[in-house]
Amino acid sequence: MIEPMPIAPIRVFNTMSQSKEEFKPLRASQVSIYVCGPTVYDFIHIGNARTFTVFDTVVRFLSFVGYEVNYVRNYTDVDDKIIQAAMRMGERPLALAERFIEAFEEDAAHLKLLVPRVAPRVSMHMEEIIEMVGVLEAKGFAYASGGDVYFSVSSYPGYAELSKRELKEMRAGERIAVTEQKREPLDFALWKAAKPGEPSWPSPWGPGRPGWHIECSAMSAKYLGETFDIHGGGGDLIFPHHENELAQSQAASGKPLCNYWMHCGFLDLAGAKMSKSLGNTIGLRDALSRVDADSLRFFFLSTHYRNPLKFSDKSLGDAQARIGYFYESLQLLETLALPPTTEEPKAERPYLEEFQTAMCDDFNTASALAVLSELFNEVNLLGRKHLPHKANAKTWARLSHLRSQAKAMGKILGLFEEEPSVWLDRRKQALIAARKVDVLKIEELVALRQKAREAKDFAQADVLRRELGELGVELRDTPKGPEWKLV
RNA sequence: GGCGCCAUAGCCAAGUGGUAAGGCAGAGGUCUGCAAAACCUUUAUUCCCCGGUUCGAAUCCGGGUGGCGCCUCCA
Repeated sequence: MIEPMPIAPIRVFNTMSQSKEEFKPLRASQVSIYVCGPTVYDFIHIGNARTFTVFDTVVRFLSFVGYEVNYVRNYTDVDDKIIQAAMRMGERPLALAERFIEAFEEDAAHLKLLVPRVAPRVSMHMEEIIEMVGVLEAKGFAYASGGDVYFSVSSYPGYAELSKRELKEMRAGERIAVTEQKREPLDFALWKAAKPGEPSWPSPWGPGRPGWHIECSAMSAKYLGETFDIHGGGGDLIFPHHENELAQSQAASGKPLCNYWMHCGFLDLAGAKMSKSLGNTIGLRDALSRVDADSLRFFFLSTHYRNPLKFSDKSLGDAQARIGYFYESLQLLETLALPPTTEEPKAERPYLEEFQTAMCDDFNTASALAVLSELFNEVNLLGRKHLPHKANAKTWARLSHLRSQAKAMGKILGLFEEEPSVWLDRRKQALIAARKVDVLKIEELVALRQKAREAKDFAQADVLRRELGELGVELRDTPKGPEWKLV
């Protein structure tokens, strides 16, 4: 296999070092990446969706430059919240989890998220989890206590190196649960003794279930090895989840867990982080009923992944308008029926290179999107100005080249998978349905106006257009006749 | 109380030492019967404030001010 040759060294901001580092995978042509997936007790919200879209784009880019990407994203299907939700619903916890896994996979498909190579579930890895807890106990990093097993934080010297906390400054007892079973407040559960009515699995410590963090340690080790390249997740997982995962894994294996920690910024709503506990969430399904996947992805990628992103209807609308412009431009390229060309225009702006350069700099999608905009500007400039007969061979070649570059960028961003006409028509139909407009009436008025125009009765034509305007209809006269759309 | 992030035009948003990308909105123009779309031009002598380092700072350092996050489940 040929080694990947990105246009520039890929630089990744590593949470551990708090700085951008040159990305050097463990193996020359392969990247291993583990992303913490959803806890499946509910539908996901768009904050979750942002994180998954960001890492999806990272995987797409690494694949694009030639890496074989070993992408693992788990499902947490054994968890306190799942048990609580199941009790409320009068459902078996694992059945409830199964339902939400299915819902997630539907949503992920709608959002055009790549399917990870492995999407492991906690419930199917009890053996590995129990084994790892056993290793930690044997090595003296963990202790059993009343059917529970705890990780002893003081036994692990590097604790809090990821989240950069002063252990003594953490307010033990105030915000960290102190229980009878724990030796020290910061110790956390690796294994929890079964309570009546809860799902449990047999173990050397009695029936119980895993603590939250151990699953990721066990499953990443199984599918990616003791050390892998990138570990990703939302920024709220840094503490305690990733800190604990790191301590467990490294204590168990004696090796580094991963070389790069990547964390996605939050999606804010009305000045506050969107979270289930605050109750200020917007569901992914809700968002996807308002705009299509391309628009939502564009919105997510419009700022750098580490920055907070403010949600607003306006931003979402802006994103959709922009995607609409891109698809109209792509449609223009389709209608030009560009002949195949072997001519490679020289000394023209190399958008794809610039795009890749931006992506190489810690996946700077905001900057990359600017390049995409500039590419489409040239598409419209050439495509419309020279349309159609004035175009010479050089222009055709350039347009053809631009189209392939646009498609390549779209592939990296997860955009433009659809035929432009399909996307544009679907948006039109969606607006028609949402506005409950009478299509027949509109088309009748459009036809009447066209007749008036042909009869040079422009006053009447303008009256009709105003009438249409009041219905939210915008007209566009084209060589092929009038077209209309809702605005 | 501890740790960390952020502050760029009316709005969104790139930019970590070399003289302010991109988008939206606005203004003018080309095109058009008039429009729309598209394209062109234009819109921050300046990057929250005050000091400092430097030939040179939005970018580095110190001090303020303001916003947010994590420390409890959270992507």
